[in-house]
Amino acid sequence: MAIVGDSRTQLVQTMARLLRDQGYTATGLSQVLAESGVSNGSLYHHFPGGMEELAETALEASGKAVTDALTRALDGAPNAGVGVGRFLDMSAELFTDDGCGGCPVAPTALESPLISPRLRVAAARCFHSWEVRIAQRLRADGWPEDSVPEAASAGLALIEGALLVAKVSGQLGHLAHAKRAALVLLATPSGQRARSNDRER
Amino acid sequence: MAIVGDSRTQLVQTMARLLRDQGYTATGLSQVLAESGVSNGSLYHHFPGGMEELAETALEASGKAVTDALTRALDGAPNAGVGVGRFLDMSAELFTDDGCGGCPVAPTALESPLISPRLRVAAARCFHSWEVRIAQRLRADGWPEDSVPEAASAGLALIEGALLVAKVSGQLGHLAHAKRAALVLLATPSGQRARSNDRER
DNA sequence: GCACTACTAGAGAGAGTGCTCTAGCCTTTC
DNA sequence: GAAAGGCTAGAGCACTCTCTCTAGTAGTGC
Repeated sequence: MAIVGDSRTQLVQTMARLLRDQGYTATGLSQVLAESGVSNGSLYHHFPGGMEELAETALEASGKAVTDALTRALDGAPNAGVGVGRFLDMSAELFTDDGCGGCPVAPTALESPLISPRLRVAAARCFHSWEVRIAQRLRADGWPEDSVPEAASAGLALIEGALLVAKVSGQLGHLAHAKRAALVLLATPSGQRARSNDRER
Repeated sequence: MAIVGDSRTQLVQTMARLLRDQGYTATGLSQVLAESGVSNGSLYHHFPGGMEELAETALEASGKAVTDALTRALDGAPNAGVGVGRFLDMSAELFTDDGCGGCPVAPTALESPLISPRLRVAAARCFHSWEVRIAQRLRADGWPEDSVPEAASAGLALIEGALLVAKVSGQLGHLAHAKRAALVLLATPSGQRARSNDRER
């Protein structure tokens, strides 16, 4: 026996890439098998639940990879704003000219609500995990506790939105713009907090 | 002859809703026909290009509807930040419990790069149009010209990201959080501009 | 009445889908 | 050597997909 789960790993990695580039429904089983070099029978041996189970596993793997990357970016930065900015820089390097790259969860997440509640939950777990990482760093930066959830949520939205727009438009400048916005929103523990309180309501 | 394009309108509206809720590939032709009450033959009369042409038309219609809503929100607000916030409030009201709602373009946009360049371009046009609207308002607010593209891009990313995360997580609080962030990012013509310049390059 | 156009209805083709199932290989263990 | 089990290969099934094609209806102008 060579490496346990070798073809299984191939399946998960291939599926994760295809989910990122074209989503769940657009990814046919035959495409996964062809690009991973694994046979039909092997797939149903490792994933008795079929395509949906494979997709869920792939989402979890992608989610963990992003969590790790985000953690590294945040840990090495002077504050959460710079950390998120560096994460966006890292993400920019993974884009290709033909529109591949971006968030590995978003395409599947957006089609999941009516298609597969199971995948929707898996995607939501990913987003939550990333948000928690940002929130942890904000607390470490000294942000007041009641401002943390709001700022972390905005940081996550900024990341996801920038990756989405950059992917579709093909213009990576959107990532750089979001980076600057992250610096404004997440860099200072206090400051613009007070200013935002007296606007509209 | 009753109303010209009656069944055509039905097709476009049904397709637009399905694209918003589950994306392009997950939307079968049979589902569009069943839910719109239009026959197969009528579809190919109005849209000789088939499903892809119908989807493109639906995206354009949705894009225009969003542009109009965004314009109304911005026009009635004291500044761009409040306007974007009101747009998010309007968007929140259109969500349903089962995960329907959100950006009508994003799901299709994210699966389009490898599936249909035609739909990708249509989606990119939508995003660009919305970004232009925000930029126009920022200029009217007195923002310096060289700061406008960056701020408009960040505003668009914030909107798209918040709609995405809110849809998948089912928690509309993300929209309220993004609203507050929009106030910080887009409310003041100058101010935090200077502060963001001396952070990490 | 006739011709013409706009539109509709729906059967059916051809290709593709996810998945089941049987047969068999290869390694391990006794 | 033999048995056992993890894993693989691939044929085939039942179903769905988009799209083509023919037949037909309704309204209009002459």
